[in-house]
Amino acid sequence: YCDPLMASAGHRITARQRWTPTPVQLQILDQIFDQGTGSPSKQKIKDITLELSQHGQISEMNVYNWFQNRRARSKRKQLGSSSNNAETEQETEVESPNEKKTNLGTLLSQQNPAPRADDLCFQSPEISSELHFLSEMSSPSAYNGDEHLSGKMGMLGSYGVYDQADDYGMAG
Amino acid sequence: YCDPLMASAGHRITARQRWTPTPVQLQILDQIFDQGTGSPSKQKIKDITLELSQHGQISEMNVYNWFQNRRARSKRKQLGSSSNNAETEQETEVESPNEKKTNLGTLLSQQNPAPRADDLCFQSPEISSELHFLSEMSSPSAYNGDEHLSGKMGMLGSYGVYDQADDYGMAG
DNA sequence: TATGTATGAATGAATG
DNA sequence: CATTCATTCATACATA
Repeated sequence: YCDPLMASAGHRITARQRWTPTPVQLQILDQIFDQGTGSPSKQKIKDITLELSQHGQISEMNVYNWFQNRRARSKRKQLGSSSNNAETEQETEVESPNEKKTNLGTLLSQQNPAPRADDLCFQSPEISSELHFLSEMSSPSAYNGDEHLSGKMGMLGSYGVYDQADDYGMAG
Repeated sequence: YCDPLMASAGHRITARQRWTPTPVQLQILDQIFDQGTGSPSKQKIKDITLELSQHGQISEMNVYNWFQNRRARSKRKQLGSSSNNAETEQETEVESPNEKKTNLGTLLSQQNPAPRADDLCFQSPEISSELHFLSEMSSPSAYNGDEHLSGKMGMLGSYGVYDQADDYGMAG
C-alpha cells in the first residue's frame, strides 16, 4: 500500500516498519521457547519483555507475536518435513496471485483492484466456475453449499450454523 | 474438531479462503459497531448480513465472528506499560494519528540499533476507487484500500500496534 | 534495482 | 466471551 501512518496525522511518526529482534533477544526468546513454555502467561510475557528490553526496544506485543509465530511456524515445519504426507504446503493455487503479491515488491501499490470475476475468493471457491454476477448469491447458507460442511451446520438451517453460539443473540 | 475443508487434504478441492470483508462491508460493520451494539441479536445479524451482502459475499457466521473478534480485540489493553527502553533511546514523539475507537496505547516503538531515516512515503491513497461492478469483493488485499472511510487502518496503517493481544496469557 | 526468503504482524475462524 | 489456531499479508533482509 502507500502511506501507513502519514495519512491522518501528517506528522512524522517515524514509522517503524516492524520489530526486528536483535540476536541477543532472539537467543533469549529461543532459549525460553526451548524450555517448553508453550503459551507464556501475561506475567511471563511482561517478564520476558522486560528482560529483552535490556537488549533493545521491544514490547509485550512483540514477544507475544513471536511466540505465536514460533509455535505456528514450528508446527507447520513439522508437518512438512516429518513423515507425514502433507503434499500440499504452499501450493497457493489461487486464481491469480500474480498481481496480488507483486504489489508490495515494487514501490508502487495500487489500491484499485481491477474488476474481475476470477479474483473471487471466498468460502465457496467452487462457485467461481459458475459464478454469475454475484447478485443474489449472497445467501446466508453459503456454507451449506458443501456437503462436507453439512455435518456441522447443514441441518441446522438458518441459524444453527453457529455451533459456537446457539444463543449468541438473546435480547434484541 | 471440525474439519472445514483443509482436513481432507485434497489438493483438488483447493482451500477456501477466509472471508475478506470489503472496504464497504468493513465500513458498515464498523459503523454498526460504533453505534454501541455490543452483541447483535440474531435478527440483527441477519439484517447486517443482508445489508453487507449487497457489497459482497458474506454469511451470517462471518458477521457473527466479526463482532466477536471485534469486541474481543477492541478491549486492547495497554500491556506496553512495562516495556521500557534500557540502553536505546526511545522516541516518545509517537502520537496517535486519530482516535476512532481502536486507538490503542501509544507504545508502538521498536527498532533500536539502526539509526536510519524511516521516512516512507509513496503516494496519495486517493487513488482508491470503489468499483460498483462485481469487484468490490475481489479486493486483493482489503487492508487499507480506503483509509478515509475506515478508521480501522487509519490509525497506523497495517500496524495496529495492539490488536490481537489483549489478554494473551491467561492466569499462567 | 529486481527477486527470493524469513518472519513479524493482522485477522478470520475455531475451541473451550 | 476469552483464548488460541491457522492463514495470509507485508516487510526486513539476503541475494543476484
